[in-house]
Amino acid sequence: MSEYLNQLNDSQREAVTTLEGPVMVIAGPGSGKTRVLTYRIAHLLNSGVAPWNVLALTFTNKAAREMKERIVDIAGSRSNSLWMGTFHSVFARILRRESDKIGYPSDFTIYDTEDSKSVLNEIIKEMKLDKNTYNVNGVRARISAAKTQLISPEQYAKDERIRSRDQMSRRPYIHVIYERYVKRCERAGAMDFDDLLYKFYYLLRDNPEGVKEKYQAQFQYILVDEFQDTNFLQYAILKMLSRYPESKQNVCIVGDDAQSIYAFRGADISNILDFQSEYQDVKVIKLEQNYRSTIHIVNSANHLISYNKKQIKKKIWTDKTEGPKVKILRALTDTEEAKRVAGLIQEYRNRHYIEYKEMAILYRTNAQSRAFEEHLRKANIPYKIFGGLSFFQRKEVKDLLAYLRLVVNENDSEALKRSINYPRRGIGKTSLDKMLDYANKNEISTWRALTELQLPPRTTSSIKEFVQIIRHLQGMAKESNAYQVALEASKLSGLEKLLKQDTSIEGVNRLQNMYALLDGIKEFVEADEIGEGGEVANKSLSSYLQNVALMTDLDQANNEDDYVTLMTIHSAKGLEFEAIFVVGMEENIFPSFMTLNDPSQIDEERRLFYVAVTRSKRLLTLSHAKSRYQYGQIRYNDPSRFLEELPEEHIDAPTPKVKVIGEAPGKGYNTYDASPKGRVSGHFNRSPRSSARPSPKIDTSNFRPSPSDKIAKGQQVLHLKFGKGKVLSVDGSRDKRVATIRFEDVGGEPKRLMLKFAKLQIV
DNA sequence: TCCGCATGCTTTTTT
DNA sequence: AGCATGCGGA
Repeated sequence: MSEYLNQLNDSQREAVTTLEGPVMVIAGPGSGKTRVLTYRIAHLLNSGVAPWNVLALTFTNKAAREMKERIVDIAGSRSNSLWMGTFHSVFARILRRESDKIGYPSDFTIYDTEDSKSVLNEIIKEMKLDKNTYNVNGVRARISAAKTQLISPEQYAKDERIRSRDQMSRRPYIHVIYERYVKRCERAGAMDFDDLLYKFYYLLRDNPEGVKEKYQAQFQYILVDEFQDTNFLQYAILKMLSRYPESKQNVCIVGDDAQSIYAFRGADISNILDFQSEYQDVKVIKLEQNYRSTIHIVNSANHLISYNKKQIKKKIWTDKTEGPKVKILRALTDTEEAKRVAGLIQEYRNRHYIEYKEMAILYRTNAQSRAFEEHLRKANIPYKIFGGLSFFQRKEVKDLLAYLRLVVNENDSEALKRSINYPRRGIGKTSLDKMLDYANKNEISTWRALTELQLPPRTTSSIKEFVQIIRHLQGMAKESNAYQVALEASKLSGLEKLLKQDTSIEGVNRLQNMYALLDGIKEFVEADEIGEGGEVANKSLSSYLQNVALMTDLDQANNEDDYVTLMTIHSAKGLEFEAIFVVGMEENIFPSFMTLNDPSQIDEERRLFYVAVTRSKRLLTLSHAKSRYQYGQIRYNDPSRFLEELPEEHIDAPTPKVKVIGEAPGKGYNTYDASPKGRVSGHFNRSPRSSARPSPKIDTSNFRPSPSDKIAKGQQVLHLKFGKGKVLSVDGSRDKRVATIRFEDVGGEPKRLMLKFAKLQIV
């Protein structure tokens, strides 16, 4: 029964079995975090807790799905009644159920980012504001940030600091836009992603009919995964749900502050840093053993992350001492970088029998994938790029969904705008603008405007036709299932016909995508699942749409095909590979130029690098190019500062070949000198002259490093790579101690070595 | 209404 | 370079 407990180490077991009270699990990379979470939930069930009393929140659907599958394996089908999902999906479900209490229809629409932006554009245009100053993305970000800070439009308008900040960026009218935006969403019966949290918070806070106590009583055990990525609002909800601070709370948060990489979208790292002071008697459990990576990777990661000040103390370690060092690859151009990475991939596969699917190329920005794509294709290496448009964001998919959305919620203004004249039926921009204008003047929904407004006879008859299509489908939705309605919509709307006319490759693809959507709906209808809390899952069109709106990630990954993975570092979080290539290790790229003058953003970039490095089990290659095409021009970037933050003893830096008599000076990357602006110190910028020296002769078999705490000023020491040297000084404290050592055989400045990592033998 | 060209702007991304 | 957006002309 509790066989699973034996599969855990001591701290893991403690995290799994400490069921009562607040628990904070700091889970280093590869430390078995998912295992702990799943076993903990299984353990709760085995300890007699009812599944519907457990709430487990994740950030992605994928994470929730995978965890659920694993729990079902251990604890059986009752796990289906757990409340488990993303913050958004769980709260959307509750909001739907309690919709009458917040004045929303239960079939409310969820606006995705595109919808939100479209609403905002409409407002900005109508207010005749300059769309460059009031750039939609910026405005949306401000509004989203406001909601995340629980600032209503009224508060926003009153808040001096916020207003003066907008004033400074010459956008004094954002508060007006915000107010109108909220009104418009309400009129459309729509919530954006932030609203799912925002409105849920206010539902609890305003507590109509005691809903707050209802859900507090319901969710007796709460778990939150990836807690370092929660924002202020999510934390506020968590505190409210867990009855904080009135009583004892059974909250278990799991995360790693060192892997917090989503501050740019509101994640607040202080949530995890301050958790201990927010809750009382928090049991802190650290999972510090890394089962994933070799010592070279673990120590490199530890070393680089030590450059970040704000951190929860932990010591990640591994017992895997075998393995190659971290490789640094230096290329002249981006093309050469890609070529050589492709070459290494071939070599790993042919000589070391590593499968393609065990290798990944990680980059900072999606745009970097191009060169690699090209060269992988040339080298006949199968690959798959992740990221970019998801299935549900494709135009043809959204087009059909717009009809379905309108069927479920006719007030959905964005769906109406999208579908009314696509396929074309002669309702042009002018007519649409009139409708929107009328709707906004009279504060009614666009749909109502369309039925009330007098327009030229021709337009009127087109509108009538359109209304009839929607009405017909609405009638159908009452008796038929979601699939039947969707199929009918694809025909009646004329979308299928339109797509069939396009016989180009992309056109055929689009049609296939629409069919794939229909298939997906069919699958949804036929699947017989039990939903959260043990309810029989709702198969209506409306519930399908709700699902789909939050279901952006369709995981295309499968285990059958053998291909190299290409993705951004962000999307690699949580994954692991035998071999990792982190490419574009250059200033301006990684760290991104956007972050260069903000130390806290540099810290986030560093955490991102930490995530990248720790994805690797054994092989890690970091590459940079001296020049590359960027924004249509050749740019020269210095090697990333992060490369200098790696411990030398775990690195294989590219040093020019040792000169053989008679051989011409090396060519290609081996002649690459530090660029003129290059930094002075650091292993990879060493001048060719000094690094070309023969390495100091040390008898490695007799080398016995002394304990780092014994190293002191004035000692003569030996280092495997640098040879004999004298300790000039030691500064810093505890595991941050750094020794300054002058090595006899290595010219130039004395070296500064982190004692925690440097292997030195006292002579 | 629609198409085509000019212009401008480039991080990361989940829900 | 590539993409999205916007404006102007047919």
